[in-house]
Amino acid sequence: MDRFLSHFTHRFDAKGRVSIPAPFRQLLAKDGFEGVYAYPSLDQPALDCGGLKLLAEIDALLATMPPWSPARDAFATALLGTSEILRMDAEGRVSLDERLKAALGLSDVAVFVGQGHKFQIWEPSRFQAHLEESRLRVRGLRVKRGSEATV
Amino acid sequence: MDRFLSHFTHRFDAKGRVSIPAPFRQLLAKDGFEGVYAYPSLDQPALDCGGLKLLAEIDALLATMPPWSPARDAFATALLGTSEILRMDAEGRVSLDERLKAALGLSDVAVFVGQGHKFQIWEPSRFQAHLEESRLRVRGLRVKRGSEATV
DNA sequence: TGGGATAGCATGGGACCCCATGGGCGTCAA
DNA sequence: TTGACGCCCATGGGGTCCCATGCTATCCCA
Repeated sequence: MDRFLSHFTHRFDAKGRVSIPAPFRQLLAKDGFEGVYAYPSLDQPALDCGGLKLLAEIDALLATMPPWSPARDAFATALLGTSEILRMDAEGRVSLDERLKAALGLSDVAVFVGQGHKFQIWEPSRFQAHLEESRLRVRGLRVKRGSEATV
Repeated sequence: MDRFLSHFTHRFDAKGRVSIPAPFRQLLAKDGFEGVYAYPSLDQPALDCGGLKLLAEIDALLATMPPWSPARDAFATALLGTSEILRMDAEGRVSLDERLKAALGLSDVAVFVGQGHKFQIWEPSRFQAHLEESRLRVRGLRVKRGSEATV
């Protein structure tokens, strides 16, 4: 398996550490760097995470935009400028900044959500709300696509 | 046989495991991964299940959408984020989360329903109700098509 | 045609391992 | 000195693997 799938709920310990889900760690290990590349999600109160592969995808995306264009600058700022490198310990845990936790509304539990090429970290109740909204949107889009509604 | 057909009723054991019906297992084995890809059905209290082929269909759908677009995020969240990777043991059983069982209304028995490219897992009485409704809908559609006698 | 052998399959249960989580200790910087 | 952070070891529970049992349907042979 080569993408981030499924979802996991993990708890922060007294030191502010959380375990990255083991399946996700295995994926991250594949592109060989001992950490997590993360930046605040573009339009959600969540943290987008991934490995070197995600970073490469961002590069590819930026490459499709004209240099020095406002769009490219905006994407570069949002996806690269605000990013953080989270270091993992031997047990596969990372610790989040107090500032970052506050921004995401995190307290003692976090949800890890697979999204294929990346995964997200959410505060549980916020994610629940986001999930409802996403399902509604998907239902709507699926109807529009008509007969192609295989899924 | 290359499709999920027919339906089966199996029992959960004390550890929360159920046997995937043997005909379904044979199909899953064809695309060669020892597990089941599953996610909550979008508009039914059921679990949609399949193998790598089902996952590939979802990937293909996602690939048609621009990266970092709200639509793609919604699909990824609803179809990948809510998914579960159910590993099968040597006897072809999977175990369902207690939370997942609750969401589906499952207690000690589950119905496996073939749907061609995928199959579903239902709580028996809920499935019965769904079946009645489907029958009615089909009758209605058939009348509309004007081909009463043939079907 | 009928009865016994047999294989496939659903189900039960024990043992073990992975993994999430907790906590101690040293190091470095404020 | 103190608090934050990185590194190490400990532990307990859930999940996975492995072996066992009973049922049923099919096949084979008399």
